[in-house]
Amino acid sequence: MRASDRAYAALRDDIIEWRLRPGTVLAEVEQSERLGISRTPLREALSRLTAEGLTTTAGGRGVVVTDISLDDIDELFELRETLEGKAASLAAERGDSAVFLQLQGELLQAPALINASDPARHQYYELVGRLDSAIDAAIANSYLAQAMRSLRVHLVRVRRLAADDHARLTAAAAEHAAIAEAIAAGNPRLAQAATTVHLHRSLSHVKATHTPH
Amino acid sequence: MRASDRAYAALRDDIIEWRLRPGTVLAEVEQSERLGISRTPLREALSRLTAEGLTTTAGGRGVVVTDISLDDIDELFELRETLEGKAASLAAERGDSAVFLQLQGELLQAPALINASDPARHQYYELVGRLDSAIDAAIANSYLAQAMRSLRVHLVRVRRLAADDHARLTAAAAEHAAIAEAIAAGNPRLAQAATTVHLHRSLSHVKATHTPH
DNA sequence: GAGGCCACCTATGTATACACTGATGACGGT
DNA sequence: ACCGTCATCAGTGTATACATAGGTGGCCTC
Repeated sequence: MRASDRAYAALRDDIIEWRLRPGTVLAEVEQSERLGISRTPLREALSRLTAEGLTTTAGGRGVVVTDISLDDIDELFELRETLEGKAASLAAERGDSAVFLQLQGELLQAPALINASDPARHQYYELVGRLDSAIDAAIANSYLAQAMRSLRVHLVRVRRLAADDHARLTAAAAEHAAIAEAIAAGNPRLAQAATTVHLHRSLSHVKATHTPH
Repeated sequence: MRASDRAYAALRDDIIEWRLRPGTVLAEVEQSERLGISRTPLREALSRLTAEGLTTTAGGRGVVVTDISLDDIDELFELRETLEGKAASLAAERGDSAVFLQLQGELLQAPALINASDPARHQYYELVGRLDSAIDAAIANSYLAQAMRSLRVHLVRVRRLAADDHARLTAAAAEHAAIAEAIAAGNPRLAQAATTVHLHRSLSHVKATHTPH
């Protein structure tokens, strides 16, 4: 693996997990020494982060980690509702029913995964990720898929702000199952509506449990 | 201005104007010599182009200019309809009526600009660009605005494929005026519908006059 | 004592040398 | 004659040295 890839992955993780707080300046020499690489691959990593919006160039004085305000979260979910609603609608039109029926079944059993002794809920998030991937594949639109991928980076970052407690995860699993069911049924409007409902509840939960840092 | 910025702008223009055809390999040494800079800033420019989707890394063998097929154009307009429809809707809710009334008036007089002896129709495209900017500002959503900006790069590239003849431009100006009117009237659903109509006609025109290269 | 100017210095922007990987071609063996 | 292997090489990936700009701190002047 290239050094620039490792630097990018490391910095991206540090920002998403809030180990690097908003406003932190990422000086090139400092970070390249910390990661054990030279400035050249680090600069490429910083370029990618800036293109994604996780950092911004502070006018010649290095790049700084961007902040996410409550307003940003509202904007983020506004775009998310637009994109994922359309995606769910298209998936219902173009997707393979069997795939989403299978996912629906697994999502209905997700509470068992959430109860399992896994603090990070890896299995649960992996399952939700598989639903996302299935939708990405079903829509057959690389531009839309790309737009959603670039959004998910920010969403994961926001998710780390909220307390993903047992109750919310169980409810979210049911909402995901409803989306999968609508797609499997080939009902675009229902799929879009189920997505809207899920995202609104998700947003409400984030804003309710948001802990100012 | 930085050398990497100049290289980015030059390459971006060359790709958008189809001077660099799809499939062209952009070797680092070759391009850096052509543009009179060293490899380091050129690499940054190539990274940006790849992030935008104008080029792709061909597995360690340099970056190549991406192609745009007819399927791509369909996907592009599918996403465009989603984003710009939402944007027009939000602009109708949040925008300043006076701004869009003014733009509507100018757009209704656009045929005069199109008739003017300006082969590139600079004034006309500048006016349409002002409408885009006004919508961007009105939606008050930086993430949505960013998503639309990244789309417009590809759209300009597609536009160069179509023959933007006098008749089509005149009709497009009227469609744009209708969008501005709906936004000024504060009617979100009408603004979205007008956008949908405009984009479908635009897509039909592109596909009808598309000249395989 | 306060404000402005100058110098130094730190950090980014650029160039270039070196390393390494992947491909291509030729040559030899079967 | 064809296939496999090895060597060469072209081109990217990385490191580092140099240029330059912007900022900060100190000093001088009013």
